[in-house]
Amino acid sequence: MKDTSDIPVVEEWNCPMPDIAKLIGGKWKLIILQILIFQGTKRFNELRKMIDGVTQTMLTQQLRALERDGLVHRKVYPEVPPRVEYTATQRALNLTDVFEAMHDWWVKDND
Amino acid sequence: MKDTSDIPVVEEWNCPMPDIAKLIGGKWKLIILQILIFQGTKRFNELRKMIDGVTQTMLTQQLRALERDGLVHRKVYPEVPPRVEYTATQRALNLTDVFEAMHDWWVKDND
DNA sequence: GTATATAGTATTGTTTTTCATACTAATGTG
DNA sequence: CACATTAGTATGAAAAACAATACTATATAC
Repeated sequence: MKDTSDIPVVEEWNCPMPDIAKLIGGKWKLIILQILIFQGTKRFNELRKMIDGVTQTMLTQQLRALERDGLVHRKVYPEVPPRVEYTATQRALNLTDVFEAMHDWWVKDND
Repeated sequence: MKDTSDIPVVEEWNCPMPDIAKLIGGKWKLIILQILIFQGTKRFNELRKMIDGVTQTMLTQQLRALERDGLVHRKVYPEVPPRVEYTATQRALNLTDVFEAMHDWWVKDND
């Protein structure tokens, strides 16, 4: 960052993109959210089967991050074997327009 | 089984999210694109000043990736000192709805 | 008693991203 | 000549993301 220290930072608008990227960025979160938003509540292993290539560790980690950020609700049933259900919160459901805009954009020059 | 009838099941599509994430994911691309889309053509150093914390190397790299993916047009003027202008392509301009949806979502529970 | 099922955790290793620093070219200005 | 200017490259190091494997608990079915 030394090589930009001589350049004054223009701070005229508050760009939320870095914050948004923290919430829904990365390799898995968009995929997880899309499933929970458009297909409803899923159990852990259901998600694991639906998401190609994800490891158990990674899925757990991403779900915990989404839960921490209020995008996913986690419900544990005290049973054996364990049952845990994941549901999109209202905040996540509000992302529907974003997903649809992305989809439309993708379709526009890929179909 | 959990009742999920309150969740809007819109439409089931073939998940393009991993591909979309490759194009506009990461720490910098959304920021760069937003500037070029909403504020028009910028020179390299203008972008550098506007994007807080980005290094020269990183900015070059991200711009090259965006160019390769047809989201940014790069115009080099054969002058010394160098002048290079970056412009959002039509494909990038088509992302306007995505950005607006993201912005609206962000505003909804952060303002 | 053995196997199976589920949703994890712990640990270690690899791969990908990101950062810091030094360097370049060719011209105009003092 | 010395120096600033712009948009880069090259290189190595550090940090973050991601992956692979082994391990756990316990009720139920066989």
